Amino acid sequence: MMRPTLAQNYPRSGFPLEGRVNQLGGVFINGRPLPNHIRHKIVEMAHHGIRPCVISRQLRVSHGCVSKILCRYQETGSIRPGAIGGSKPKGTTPDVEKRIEEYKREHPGMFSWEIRDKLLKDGICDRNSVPSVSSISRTMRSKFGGRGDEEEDEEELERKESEENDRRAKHSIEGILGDRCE
DNA sequence: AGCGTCACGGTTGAC
DNA sequence: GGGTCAACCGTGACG
Repeated sequence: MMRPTLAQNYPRSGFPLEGRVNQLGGVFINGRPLPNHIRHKIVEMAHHGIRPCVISRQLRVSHGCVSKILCRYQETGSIRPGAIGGSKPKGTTPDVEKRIEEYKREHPGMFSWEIRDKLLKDGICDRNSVPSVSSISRTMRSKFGGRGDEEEDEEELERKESEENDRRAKHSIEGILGDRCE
């Protein structure tokens, strides 16, 4: 009762995490996003015209955080935290990867260095951003290597993309809550 | 008093 | 399997 059920908010951790207490007396976990219900509450209260400073005090969340979440909600329509962790694809962005897939599909015999050349020629990348030959071949290995179902991969990618866009277009709390429990 | 912004210490996860 | 590193997190402080 002193602490919210943190394990419930962070089911992936598998064990109850220790929360820390901020100046307002609110519980937070350093480095981790605020629980979804708090984020939702912030947006909901703002919707009702409640001022950020009041939200901050009432929910015991720093005003910097309230400001950030509200700001992001206005921009993206989403209350969800950004993707934490992971690293950028080294050398190849998803966009470039897609191009590589296209090239490869059109010309299955194409070499990595040829693809690299074409990326430059087509203006997909400039000399600074173009991935290395080894990076391209790694991408191809991971995309085409061993499995012949790359079209399914792409299909799924596009499906996810359109789902995401759809979700953003709604800009409604209900839409967000709908997929909250993943 | 309220708000925007940023440095900080922290976590995460693809590479 | 473990290390690296760049993304994100919320707090707290400053203007």
